[in-house]
Amino acid sequence: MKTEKISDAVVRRLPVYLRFLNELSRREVPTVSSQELGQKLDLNPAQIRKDLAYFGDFGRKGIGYDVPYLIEKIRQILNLDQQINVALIGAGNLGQALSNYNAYVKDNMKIVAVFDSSPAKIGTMINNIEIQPIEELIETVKKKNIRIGIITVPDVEAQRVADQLIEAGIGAILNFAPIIIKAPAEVRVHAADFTTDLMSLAYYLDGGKETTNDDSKMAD
Amino acid sequence: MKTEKISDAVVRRLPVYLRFLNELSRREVPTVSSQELGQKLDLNPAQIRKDLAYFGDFGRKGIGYDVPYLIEKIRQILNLDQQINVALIGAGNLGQALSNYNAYVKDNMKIVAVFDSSPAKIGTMINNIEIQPIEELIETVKKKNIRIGIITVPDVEAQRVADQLIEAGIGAILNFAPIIIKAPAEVRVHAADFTTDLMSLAYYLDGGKETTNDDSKMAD
DNA sequence: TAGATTGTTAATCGATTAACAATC
DNA sequence: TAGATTGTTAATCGATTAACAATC
Repeated sequence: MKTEKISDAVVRRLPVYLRFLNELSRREVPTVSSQELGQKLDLNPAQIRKDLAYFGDFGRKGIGYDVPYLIEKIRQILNLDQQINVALIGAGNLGQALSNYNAYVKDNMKIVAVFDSSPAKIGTMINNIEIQPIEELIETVKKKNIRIGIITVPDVEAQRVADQLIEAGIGAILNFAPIIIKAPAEVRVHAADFTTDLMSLAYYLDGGKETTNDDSKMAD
Repeated sequence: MKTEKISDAVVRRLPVYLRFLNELSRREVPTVSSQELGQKLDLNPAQIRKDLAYFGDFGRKGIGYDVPYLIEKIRQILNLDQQINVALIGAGNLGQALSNYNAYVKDNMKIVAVFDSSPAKIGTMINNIEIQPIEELIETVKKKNIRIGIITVPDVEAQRVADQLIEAGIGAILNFAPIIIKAPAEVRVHAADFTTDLMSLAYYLDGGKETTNDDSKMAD
Protein backbone atom coordinates (compact mmCIF):
# COMPACT_ATOMS: atom_id res chain seq x y z
CA MET A 1 0.00 0.00 0.00
CA LYS A 2 1.33 3.36 -1.06
CA THR A 3 0.35 6.86 -0.16
CA GLU A 4 0.47 8.37 -3.62
CA LYS A 5 -2.55 10.29 -4.68
CA ILE A 6 -4.90 8.22 -6.78
CA SER A 7 -5.71 9.23 -10.34
CA ASP A 8 -9.25 9.67 -11.54
CA ALA A 9 -8.74 6.88 -14.08
CA VAL A 10 -8.15 4.45 -11.21
CA VAL A 11 -11.12 5.72 -9.21
CA ARG A 12 -13.44 5.35 -12.18
CA ARG A 13 -12.52 1.71 -12.57
CA LEU A 14 -13.33 0.81 -8.98
CA PRO A 15 -17.12 0.84 -9.48
CA VAL A 16 -16.65 -1.32 -12.55
CA TYR A 17 -14.77 -3.87 -10.46
CA LEU A 18 -17.39 -3.65 -7.75
CA ARG A 19 -20.23 -4.22 -10.15
CA PHE A 20 -18.72 -7.41 -11.50
CA LEU A 21 -17.67 -8.62 -8.06
CA ASN A 22 -21.26 -8.23 -6.94
CA GLU A 23 -22.29 -10.46 -9.77
CA LEU A 24 -19.70 -13.07 -8.77
CA SER A 25 -20.95 -12.82 -5.22
CA ARG A 26 -24.50 -13.49 -6.35
CA ARG A 27 -23.21 -16.59 -8.12
CA GLU A 28 -21.30 -17.50 -4.95
CA VAL A 29 -17.94 -17.57 -6.69
CA PRO A 30 -15.46 -17.50 -3.77
CA THR A 31 -12.34 -16.05 -5.41
CA VAL A 32 -11.30 -14.33 -8.62
CA SER A 33 -7.94 -13.63 -10.23
CA SER A 34 -6.84 -10.42 -11.93
CA GLN A 35 -6.66 -12.55 -15.05
CA GLU A 36 -10.35 -13.41 -14.94
CA LEU A 37 -11.35 -9.88 -13.99
CA GLY A 38 -9.34 -8.52 -16.88
CA GLN A 39 -10.91 -10.89 -19.32
CA LYS A 40 -14.42 -10.03 -18.26
CA LEU A 41 -13.87 -6.29 -18.02
CA ASP A 42 -11.59 -5.83 -21.02
CA LEU A 43 -8.74 -4.59 -18.89
CA ASN A 44 -5.11 -5.55 -18.47
CA PRO A 45 -4.65 -7.83 -15.42
CA ALA A 46 -1.54 -5.92 -14.34
CA GLN A 47 -3.58 -2.75 -14.32
CA ILE A 48 -6.20 -4.30 -12.10
CA ARG A 49 -3.61 -5.56 -9.62
CA LYS A 50 -1.95 -2.17 -9.61
CA ASP A 51 -5.24 -0.35 -9.10
CA LEU A 52 -6.13 -2.50 -6.12
CA ALA A 53 -2.63 -2.38 -4.66
CA TYR A 54 -2.92 1.39 -4.28
CA PHE A 55 -5.35 0.75 -1.47
CA GLY A 56 -3.99 -2.35 0.22
CA ASP A 57 -2.85 -5.94 -0.19
CA PHE A 58 -6.22 -7.44 -0.90
CA GLY A 59 -5.14 -10.53 -2.83
CA ARG A 60 -3.37 -13.76 -1.99
CA LYS A 61 -0.47 -14.93 -4.11
CA GLY A 62 -1.28 -18.11 -5.95
CA ILE A 63 -4.99 -17.78 -5.12
CA GLY A 64 -6.40 -14.47 -6.27
CA TYR A 65 -8.87 -12.18 -4.54
CA ASP A 66 -11.53 -13.27 -2.05
CA VAL A 67 -14.74 -11.96 -3.59
CA PRO A 68 -16.68 -10.90 -0.47
CA TYR A 69 -13.58 -9.39 1.10
CA LEU A 70 -12.72 -7.38 -2.02
CA ILE A 71 -16.30 -6.16 -2.28
CA GLU A 72 -16.12 -4.95 1.30
CA LYS A 73 -12.83 -3.19 0.71
CA ILE A 74 -13.88 -1.43 -2.50
CA ARG A 75 -17.07 -0.27 -0.85
CA GLN A 76 -15.00 1.20 1.96
CA ILE A 77 -12.69 2.94 -0.49
CA LEU A 78 -15.66 4.45 -2.32
CA ASN A 79 -17.30 5.55 0.93
CA LEU A 80 -20.19 3.24 0.12
CA ASP A 81 -20.08 1.51 3.50
CA GLN A 82 -22.40 4.27 4.65
CA GLN A 83 -25.48 5.78 3.05
CA ILE A 84 -24.69 8.66 0.71
CA ASN A 85 -27.57 11.09 0.38
CA VAL A 86 -28.17 12.46 -3.09
CA ALA A 87 -30.28 15.35 -4.36
CA LEU A 88 -31.80 15.47 -7.82
CA ILE A 89 -32.35 18.92 -9.30
CA GLY A 90 -34.63 18.91 -12.30
CA ALA A 91 -37.68 16.67 -12.40
CA GLY A 92 -38.06 16.54 -16.17
CA ASN A 93 -38.04 13.35 -18.18
CA LEU A 94 -34.45 12.54 -17.48
CA GLY A 95 -34.67 13.43 -13.82
CA GLN A 96 -37.70 11.23 -13.38
CA ALA A 97 -35.98 8.36 -15.12
CA LEU A 98 -32.94 8.66 -12.88
CA SER A 99 -35.04 8.88 -9.74
CA ASN A 100 -36.73 5.63 -10.64
CA TYR A 101 -33.45 3.83 -10.85
CA ASN A 102 -33.15 2.39 -7.42
CA ALA A 103 -29.94 0.69 -8.38
CA TYR A 104 -28.19 3.18 -6.16
CA VAL A 105 -30.03 2.04 -3.09
CA LYS A 106 -28.31 -1.31 -2.96
CA ASP A 107 -25.07 0.58 -3.39
CA ASN A 108 -25.92 2.84 -0.50
CA MET A 109 -26.63 5.86 -2.63
CA LYS A 110 -30.09 7.28 -2.14
CA ILE A 111 -31.96 10.18 -3.64
CA VAL A 112 -33.51 11.86 -0.63
CA ALA A 113 -34.67 15.12 -2.20
CA VAL A 114 -35.91 16.31 -5.60
CA PHE A 115 -36.14 19.92 -6.73
CA ASP A 116 -37.73 21.67 -9.67
CA SER A 117 -38.53 25.24 -10.61
CA SER A 118 -41.84 24.53 -12.30
CA PRO A 119 -44.77 25.50 -10.02
CA ALA A 120 -46.88 22.76 -11.59
CA LYS A 121 -44.49 20.09 -10.35
CA ILE A 122 -43.82 21.38 -6.88
CA GLY A 123 -45.64 19.39 -4.26
CA THR A 124 -46.25 16.40 -6.50
CA MET A 125 -44.61 13.09 -5.67
CA ILE A 126 -41.89 11.37 -7.61
CA ASN A 127 -40.82 7.96 -6.44
CA ASN A 128 -42.17 8.70 -2.94
CA ILE A 129 -40.37 12.01 -2.67
CA GLU A 130 -42.15 15.34 -2.76
CA ILE A 131 -40.79 17.75 -5.31
CA GLN A 132 -39.56 20.91 -3.62
CA PRO A 133 -39.00 24.38 -5.06
CA ILE A 134 -35.39 25.23 -5.84
CA GLU A 135 -35.61 28.00 -3.25
CA GLU A 136 -35.46 25.30 -0.59
CA LEU A 137 -32.35 23.68 -2.07
CA ILE A 138 -29.68 25.14 0.17
CA GLU A 139 -31.56 24.60 3.38
CA THR A 140 -32.55 21.03 2.52
CA VAL A 141 -29.05 20.01 1.39
CA LYS A 142 -27.70 21.15 4.73
CA LYS A 143 -30.49 19.67 6.81
CA LYS A 144 -30.53 16.27 5.13
CA ASN A 145 -26.75 15.92 4.89
CA ILE A 146 -26.85 15.62 1.11
CA ARG A 147 -23.40 14.96 -0.31
CA ILE A 148 -23.96 14.63 -4.06
CA GLY A 149 -26.15 16.63 -6.43
CA ILE A 150 -27.40 15.37 -9.78
CA ILE A 151 -28.19 18.22 -12.15
CA THR A 152 -30.81 17.53 -14.81
CA VAL A 153 -32.08 21.06 -15.36
CA PRO A 154 -31.83 22.85 -18.73
CA ASP A 155 -28.37 24.16 -19.58
CA VAL A 156 -29.18 27.80 -18.89
CA GLU A 157 -30.06 26.96 -15.28
CA ALA A 158 -27.31 24.45 -14.63
CA GLN A 159 -24.56 26.77 -13.40
CA ARG A 160 -26.96 28.63 -11.14
CA VAL A 161 -28.10 25.36 -9.59
CA ALA A 162 -24.49 24.27 -9.20
CA ASP A 163 -23.64 27.52 -7.44
CA GLN A 164 -26.37 26.88 -4.93
CA LEU A 165 -25.25 23.30 -4.36
CA ILE A 166 -21.74 24.57 -3.78
CA GLU A 167 -22.98 27.24 -1.40
CA ALA A 168 -24.83 24.54 0.51
CA GLY A 169 -21.59 22.62 0.90
CA ILE A 170 -22.16 19.79 -1.55
CA GLY A 171 -19.27 17.34 -2.00
CA ALA A 172 -19.70 16.37 -5.64
CA ILE A 173 -21.89 17.01 -8.67
CA LEU A 174 -23.02 14.80 -11.51
CA ASN A 175 -23.94 17.15 -14.34
CA PHE A 176 -26.24 16.03 -17.16
CA ALA A 177 -26.55 19.51 -18.68
CA PRO A 178 -24.47 20.17 -21.80
CA ILE A 179 -22.29 22.87 -20.30
CA ILE A 180 -19.04 22.95 -18.34
CA ILE A 181 -19.87 23.59 -14.70
CA LYS A 182 -17.44 25.84 -12.84
CA ALA A 183 -16.74 24.77 -9.28
CA PRO A 184 -13.97 25.16 -6.72
CA ALA A 185 -11.35 22.41 -6.70
CA GLU A 186 -12.74 20.74 -3.61
CA VAL A 187 -16.06 20.03 -5.32
CA ARG A 188 -15.71 17.23 -7.84
CA VAL A 189 -17.82 17.59 -10.96
CA HIS A 190 -18.38 14.80 -13.49
CA ALA A 191 -19.92 15.47 -16.87
CA ALA A 192 -22.65 12.98 -17.72
CA ASP A 193 -24.15 14.62 -20.78
CA PHE A 194 -24.86 11.77 -23.14
CA THR A 195 -25.32 13.92 -26.22
CA THR A 196 -21.59 14.65 -26.10
CA ASP A 197 -20.93 10.94 -25.94
CA LEU A 198 -23.26 10.28 -28.81
CA MET A 199 -21.61 12.89 -30.99
CA SER A 200 -18.17 11.49 -30.35
CA LEU A 201 -19.46 8.08 -31.44
CA ALA A 202 -20.44 9.53 -34.78
CA TYR A 203 -16.76 10.18 -35.44
CA TYR A 204 -16.12 6.45 -35.61
CA LEU A 205 -18.70 5.84 -38.32
CA ASP A 206 -17.06 5.84 -41.66
CA GLY A 207 -19.14 8.76 -42.70
CA GLY A 208 -21.88 6.78 -44.39
CA LYS A 209 -19.94 7.59 -47.49
CA GLU A 210 -19.76 4.06 -48.80
CA THR A 211 -22.74 4.59 -51.04
CA THR A 212 -22.22 8.26 -51.82
CA ASN A 213 -18.59 7.98 -52.71
CA ASP A 214 -18.71 9.96 -55.90
CA ASP A 215 -15.10 10.63 -56.79
CA SER A 216 -15.95 12.30 -60.09
CA LYS A 217 -16.70 15.59 -58.37
CA MET A 218 -13.45 15.76 -56.51
CA ALA A 219 -11.25 16.88 -59.35
CA ASP A 220 -11.01 20.54 -58.40
CA MET B 1 -2.44 18.58 -40.76
CA LYS B 2 -1.01 15.19 -39.90
CA THR B 3 -2.16 11.70 -40.69
CA GLU B 4 -1.59 10.18 -37.27
CA LYS B 5 -4.48 8.29 -35.83
CA ILE B 6 -6.54 10.35 -33.45
CA SER B 7 -6.91 9.32 -29.82
CA ASP B 8 -10.28 8.89 -28.21
CA ALA B 9 -9.45 11.67 -25.75
CA VAL B 10 -9.22 14.09 -28.66
CA VAL B 11 -12.41 12.85 -30.29
CA ARG B 12 -14.35 13.22 -27.06
CA ARG B 13 -13.36 16.86 -26.79
CA LEU B 14 -14.61 17.77 -30.24
CA PRO B 15 -18.31 17.74 -29.29
CA VAL B 16 -17.45 19.90 -26.29
CA TYR B 17 -15.83 22.45 -28.58
CA LEU B 18 -18.77 22.23 -30.96
CA ARG B 19 -21.30 22.83 -28.23
CA PHE B 20 -19.62 26.00 -27.06
CA LEU B 21 -18.99 27.21 -30.60
CA ASN B 22 -22.69 26.83 -31.28
CA GLU B 23 -23.37 29.07 -28.33
CA LEU B 24 -20.90 31.66 -29.63
CA SER B 25 -22.59 31.43 -33.01
CA ARG B 26 -25.97 32.12 -31.44
CA ARG B 27 -24.45 35.20 -29.84
CA GLU B 28 -22.95 36.12 -33.20
CA VAL B 29 -19.39 36.16 -31.91
CA PRO B 30 -17.29 36.09 -35.10
CA THR B 31 -14.00 34.61 -33.86
CA VAL B 32 -12.59 32.91 -30.82
CA SER B 33 -9.05 32.19 -29.62
CA SER B 34 -7.77 28.97 -28.07
CA GLN B 35 -7.19 31.09 -24.99
CA GLU B 36 -10.88 31.96 -24.66
CA LEU B 37 -12.00 28.44 -25.49
CA GLY B 38 -9.65 27.05 -22.86
CA GLN B 39 -10.91 29.42 -20.24
CA LYS B 40 -14.52 28.58 -20.87
CA LEU B 41 -14.02 24.84 -21.18
CA ASP B 42 -11.39 24.37 -18.48
CA LEU B 43 -8.83 23.12 -20.95
CA ASN B 44 -5.27 24.08 -21.82
CA PRO B 45 -5.17 26.36 -24.91
CA ALA B 46 -2.22 24.45 -26.34
CA GLN B 47 -4.25 21.28 -26.13
CA ILE B 48 -7.13 22.85 -28.02
CA ARG B 49 -4.84 24.10 -30.77
CA LYS B 50 -3.22 20.70 -31.00
CA ASP B 51 -6.56 18.90 -31.10
CA LEU B 52 -7.80 21.05 -33.95
CA ALA B 53 -4.50 20.94 -35.82
CA TYR B 54 -4.86 17.17 -36.17
CA PHE B 55 -7.60 17.83 -38.67
CA GLY B 56 -6.45 20.92 -40.48
CA ASP B 57 -5.26 24.51 -40.23
CA PHE B 58 -8.51 26.03 -39.09
CA GLY B 59 -7.18 29.10 -37.32
CA ARG B 60 -5.53 32.33 -38.35
CA LYS B 61 -2.38 33.49 -36.61
CA GLY B 62 -2.95 36.68 -34.67
CA ILE B 63 -6.72 36.35 -35.04
CA GLY B 64 -8.01 33.03 -33.74
CA TYR B 65 -10.68 30.76 -35.17
CA ASP B 66 -13.61 31.86 -37.28
CA VAL B 67 -16.62 30.55 -35.39
CA PRO B 68 -18.93 29.52 -38.23
CA TYR B 69 -16.05 27.99 -40.17
CA LEU B 70 -14.82 25.97 -37.19
CA ILE B 71 -18.36 24.75 -36.50
CA GLU B 72 -18.62 23.56 -40.07
CA LYS B 73 -15.28 21.80 -39.89
CA ILE B 74 -15.94 20.03 -36.59
CA ARG B 75 -19.31 18.87 -37.83
CA GLN B 76 -17.62 17.41 -40.87
CA ILE B 77 -15.01 15.66 -38.73
CA LEU B 78 -17.75 14.15 -36.56
CA ASN B 79 -19.78 13.08 -39.59
CA LEU B 80 -22.54 15.39 -38.43
CA ASP B 81 -22.84 17.11 -41.78
CA GLN B 82 -25.30 14.37 -42.66
CA GLN B 83 -28.15 12.85 -40.69
CA ILE B 84 -27.08 9.96 -38.48
CA ASN B 85 -29.90 7.53 -37.81
CA VAL B 86 -30.07 6.14 -34.30
CA ALA B 87 -32.01 3.26 -32.76
CA LEU B 88 -33.10 3.13 -29.16
CA ILE B 89 -33.47 -0.30 -27.63
CA GLY B 90 -35.38 -0.29 -24.36
CA ALA B 91 -38.40 1.95 -23.89
CA GLY B 92 -38.32 2.08 -20.11
CA ASN B 93 -38.04 5.26 -18.11
CA LEU B 94 -34.55 6.07 -19.24
CA GLY B 95 -35.23 5.18 -22.85
CA GLN B 96 -38.28 7.40 -22.90
CA ALA B 97 -36.34 10.26 -21.38
CA LEU B 98 -33.61 9.95 -23.98
CA SER B 99 -36.09 9.75 -26.84
CA ASN B 100 -37.65 12.99 -25.74
CA TYR B 101 -34.35 14.81 -25.92
CA ASN B 102 -34.47 16.24 -29.36
CA ALA B 103 -31.18 17.94 -28.80
CA TYR B 104 -29.71 15.44 -31.21
CA VAL B 105 -31.91 16.58 -34.02
CA LYS B 106 -30.22 19.94 -34.37
CA ASP B 107 -26.96 18.05 -34.35
CA ASN B 108 -28.15 15.78 -37.12
CA MET B 109 -28.60 12.74 -34.91
CA LYS B 110 -32.09 11.34 -34.99
CA ILE B 111 -33.77 8.43 -33.26
CA VAL B 112 -35.66 6.77 -36.07
CA ALA B 113 -36.64 3.49 -34.37
CA VAL B 114 -37.47 2.31 -30.85
CA PHE B 115 -37.55 -1.31 -29.71
CA ASP B 116 -38.77 -3.05 -26.60
CA SER B 117 -39.45 -6.63 -25.58
CA SER B 118 -42.54 -5.89 -23.48
CA PRO B 119 -45.73 -6.87 -25.40
CA ALA B 120 -47.62 -4.13 -23.58
CA LYS B 121 -45.41 -1.46 -25.09
CA ILE B 122 -45.17 -2.75 -28.63
CA GLY B 123 -47.30 -0.76 -31.01
CA THR B 124 -47.59 2.23 -28.68
CA MET B 125 -46.08 5.55 -29.71
CA ILE B 126 -43.14 7.27 -28.12
CA ASN B 127 -42.23 10.67 -29.42
CA ASN B 128 -44.00 9.92 -32.70
CA ILE B 129 -42.24 6.62 -33.21
CA GLU B 130 -44.01 3.30 -32.92
CA ILE B 131 -42.33 0.87 -30.55
CA GLN B 132 -41.34 -2.28 -32.38
CA PRO B 133 -40.60 -5.76 -31.03
CA ILE B 134 -36.92 -6.62 -30.69
CA GLU B 135 -37.46 -9.36 -33.23
CA GLU B 136 -37.62 -6.67 -35.89
CA LEU B 137 -34.36 -5.06 -34.80
CA ILE B 138 -31.98 -6.53 -37.34
CA GLU B 139 -34.24 -5.97 -40.31
CA THR B 140 -35.11 -2.41 -39.32
CA VAL B 141 -31.51 -1.40 -38.63
CA LYS B 142 -30.58 -2.51 -42.11
CA LYS B 143 -33.60 -1.05 -43.81
CA LYS B 144 -33.44 2.36 -42.15
CA ASN B 145 -29.65 2.71 -42.39
CA ILE B 146 -29.29 2.99 -38.62
CA ARG B 147 -25.70 3.65 -37.62
CA ILE B 148 -25.78 3.97 -33.84
CA GLY B 149 -27.67 1.97 -31.23
CA ILE B 150 -28.50 3.23 -27.74
CA ILE B 151 -29.00 0.37 -25.30
CA THR B 152 -31.29 1.08 -22.35
CA VAL B 153 -32.49 -2.46 -21.64
CA PRO B 154 -31.82 -4.25 -18.32
CA ASP B 155 -28.29 -5.56 -17.89
CA VAL B 156 -29.19 -9.21 -18.50
CA GLU B 157 -30.50 -8.36 -21.96
CA ALA B 158 -27.84 -5.84 -22.94
CA GLN B 159 -25.27 -8.17 -24.49
CA ARG B 160 -27.95 -10.02 -26.44
CA VAL B 161 -29.24 -6.76 -27.85
CA ALA B 162 -25.69 -5.68 -28.67
CA ASP B 163 -25.08 -8.93 -30.53
CA GLN B 164 -28.09 -8.27 -32.69
CA LEU B 165 -27.04 -4.71 -33.39
CA ILE B 166 -23.63 -5.98 -34.39
CA GLU B 167 -25.16 -8.63 -36.61
CA ALA B 168 -27.22 -5.94 -38.28
CA GLY B 169 -24.04 -4.02 -39.05
CA ILE B 170 -24.31 -1.18 -36.56
CA GLY B 171 -21.39 1.24 -36.46
CA ALA B 172 -21.36 2.21 -32.80
CA ILE B 173 -23.17 1.57 -29.53
CA LEU B 174 -23.94 3.79 -26.56
CA ASN B 175 -24.52 1.44 -23.65
CA PHE B 176 -26.45 2.54 -20.57
CA ALA B 177 -26.59 -0.92 -19.02
CA PRO B 178 -24.15 -1.58 -16.17
CA ILE B 179 -22.16 -4.29 -17.93
CA ILE B 180 -19.18 -4.38 -20.26
CA ILE B 181 -20.44 -5.02 -23.78
CA LYS B 182 -18.27 -7.27 -25.93
CA ALA B 183 -18.01 -6.19 -29.52
CA PRO B 184 -15.58 -6.59 -32.40
CA ALA B 185 -12.96 -3.86 -32.75
CA GLU B 186 -14.72 -2.17 -35.66
CA VAL B 187 -17.81 -1.45 -33.56
CA ARG B 188 -17.14 1.34 -31.11
CA VAL B 189 -18.86 0.98 -27.74
CA HIS B 190 -19.10 3.76 -25.17
CA ALA B 191 -20.21 3.11 -21.62
CA ALA B 192 -22.82 5.60 -20.44
CA ASP B 193 -23.94 3.98 -17.22
CA PHE B 194 -24.34 6.84 -14.79
CA THR B 195 -24.44 4.68 -11.66
CA THR B 196 -20.76 3.94 -12.25
CA ASP B 197 -20.11 7.64 -12.49
CA LEU B 198 -22.08 8.32 -9.37
CA MET B 199 -20.18 5.70 -7.39
CA SER B 200 -16.83 7.09 -8.44
CA LEU B 201 -17.97 10.50 -7.21
CA ALA B 202 -18.54 9.06 -3.77
CA TYR B 203 -14.80 8.42 -3.57
CA TYR B 204 -14.16 12.15 -3.49
CA LEU B 205 -16.37 12.76 -0.51
CA ASP B 206 -14.27 12.80 2.58
CA GLY B 207 -16.24 9.92 3.89
CA GLY B 208 -18.45 12.00 6.14
CA LYS B 209 -15.58 11.51 8.52
CA GLU B 210 -14.93 15.18 9.20
CA THR B 211 -16.67 14.87 12.52
CA THR B 212 -15.15 11.50 13.42
CA ASN B 213 -11.56 12.57 12.93
CA ASP B 214 -10.18 11.16 16.15
CA ASP B 215 -6.41 11.46 15.87
CA SER B 216 -5.78 10.07 19.33
CA LYS B 217 -6.09 6.53 18.01
CA MET B 218 -3.44 6.96 15.35
CA ALA B 219 -0.38 6.71 17.55
CA ASP B 220 0.60 3.15 16.61
C1' DT C 1 6.42 -29.83 -4.28
C1' DA C 2 4.64 -27.57 -8.67
C1' DG C 3 1.55 -24.37 -10.48
C1' DA C 4 -0.69 -20.14 -9.96
C1' DT C 5 -1.03 -15.53 -8.95
C1' DT C 6 0.01 -11.52 -6.40
C1' DG C 7 2.44 -6.91 -5.55
C1' DT C 8 5.81 -4.06 -7.41
C1' DT C 9 9.56 -2.29 -10.19
C1' DA C 10 11.10 -1.04 -14.60
C1' DA C 11 9.98 -0.20 -19.42
C1' DT C 12 6.93 1.56 -22.54
C1' DC C 13 3.62 4.12 -24.34
C1' DG C 14 0.67 8.05 -24.83
C1' DA C 15 -1.22 12.43 -23.59
C1' DT C 16 -0.59 17.11 -21.88
C1' DT C 17 1.86 21.32 -21.55
C1' DA C 18 5.48 24.76 -22.53
C1' DA C 19 7.82 27.33 -25.68
C1' DC C 20 8.49 29.76 -29.79
C1' DA C 21 9.05 30.76 -34.76
C1' DA C 22 5.82 32.09 -38.19
C1' DT C 23 2.56 35.34 -39.49
C1' DC C 24 -1.89 37.73 -39.41
C1' DT D 1 4.63 48.39 -37.14
C1' DA D 2 3.37 46.10 -32.62
C1' DG D 3 0.48 42.89 -30.48
C1' DA D 4 -1.85 38.67 -30.76
C1' DT D 5 -2.33 34.08 -31.72
C1' DT D 6 -1.64 30.05 -34.41
C1' DG D 7 0.66 25.45 -35.55
C1' DT D 8 4.23 22.56 -34.11
C1' DT D 9 8.27 20.78 -31.83
C1' DA D 10 10.33 19.53 -27.65
C1' DA D 11 9.81 18.67 -22.74
C1' DT D 12 7.18 16.90 -19.25
C1' DC D 13 4.07 14.36 -17.07
C1' DG D 14 1.21 10.44 -16.20
C1' DA D 15 -0.84 6.08 -17.22
C1' DT D 16 -0.46 1.40 -18.97
C1' DT D 17 1.91 -2.83 -19.58
C1' DA D 18 5.63 -6.27 -19.06
C1' DA D 19 8.31 -8.85 -16.21
C1' DC D 20 9.47 -11.28 -12.23
C1' DA D 21 10.62 -12.27 -7.35
C1' DA D 22 7.83 -13.59 -3.53
C1' DT D 23 4.73 -16.79 -1.83
C1' DC D 24 0.31 -19.17 -1.34
